[in-house]
Amino acid sequence: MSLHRDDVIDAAVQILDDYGLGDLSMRRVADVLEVKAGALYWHVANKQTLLAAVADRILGEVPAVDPAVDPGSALSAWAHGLRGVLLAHRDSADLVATALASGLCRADPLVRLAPVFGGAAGAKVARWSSGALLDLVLGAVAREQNALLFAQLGKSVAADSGDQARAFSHGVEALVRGLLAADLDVKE
Amino acid sequence: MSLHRDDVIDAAVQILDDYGLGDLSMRRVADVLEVKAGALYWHVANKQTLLAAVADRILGEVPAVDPAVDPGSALSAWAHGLRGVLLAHRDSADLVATALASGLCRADPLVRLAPVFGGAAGAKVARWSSGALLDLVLGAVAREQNALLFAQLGKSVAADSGDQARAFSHGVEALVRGLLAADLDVKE
DNA sequence: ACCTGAACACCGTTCAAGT
DNA sequence: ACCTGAACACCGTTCAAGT
Repeated sequence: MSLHRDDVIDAAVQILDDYGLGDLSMRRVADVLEVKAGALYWHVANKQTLLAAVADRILGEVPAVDPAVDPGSALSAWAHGLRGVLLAHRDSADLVATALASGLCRADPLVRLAPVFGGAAGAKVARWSSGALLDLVLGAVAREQNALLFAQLGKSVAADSGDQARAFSHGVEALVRGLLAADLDVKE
Repeated sequence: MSLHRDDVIDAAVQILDDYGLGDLSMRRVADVLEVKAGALYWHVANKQTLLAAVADRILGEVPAVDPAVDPGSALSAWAHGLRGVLLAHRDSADLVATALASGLCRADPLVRLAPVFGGAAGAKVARWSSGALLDLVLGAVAREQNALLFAQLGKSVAADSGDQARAFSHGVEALVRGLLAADLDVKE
């Protein structure tokens, strides 16, 4: 039985979860699959593409926005859901952020998010709002994960995880509130 | 005349500005200084420390918060100021974000920012608010810069820079508004 | 005090050659 | 179709040895 693209992505996710982004090299992925590094390039164009596929895997785990609740709750629940998934995969915030920017991801979180803001302020503003929420979540979780990374290296003290969660909530609630208020301004 | 620590940082900033983070290697820095790579380790502990020093350089260019204006304007002006400085140094948002998380930076943007939120909601909440604003700015500019990076590689289309500025403003105004409103809630 | 030379253990990627 | 072997042009870091 020969290797398939999904096996390569599986192995990459496994290394990411167990050892972090710094150890996620093509050679390490090849080792896990008991194959030589060059073989990977039959299944994957390059490392960048592989990382985008990993990002797609991770983004696929994010719970969809709930259309049954009010916009404020739906957006905040989505943000917390995304944070949860990111925290489950080491260094994933950085990875997802750059993968999304690369344009190589299939997933686009904004298409699910923008409709929640309604068409009141226009589709463009809805995308801006979604983008801001995504930026805040990725930025905040990236900081949490990087701090964790350096804490494990003994370079600094680990922050209290309850405090980090409260700080995250604080920022997300404020942004969601401000974004929805801005939308109301435009509607009038 | 022998090399000094500042010369090493200068060279690093120059490479960052001219060629980006991907080309910022110890060997390239050494080349610019017409010296062998090993020599750098006399002036700098390692690459991580050098990157933190570069981040400090960049953060030093950020205009201080203006205490004369109202909090909302001061915070939004600071955010735009930070964005301007980051955009002037290629890939700097990513670099600054990880450098800050490493705990190796001397600069701490939050100490200047937290007082603007006032003690109304407590010092801890003020730090959370400052952190959220910093996360949003770093996240948003990182996305802009990464998109630019991949656009230059011909992988995707470059976004309109006016639109990016408006999107940034939209997010920042909303967050600032929401954070200040949350502070008021606590004060009552 | 400050730098070179040379090594060590790595990278991503390519590609002829094998099966 | 799928993989190996071997190479190419790189990395960060260390450290004896030079001046």
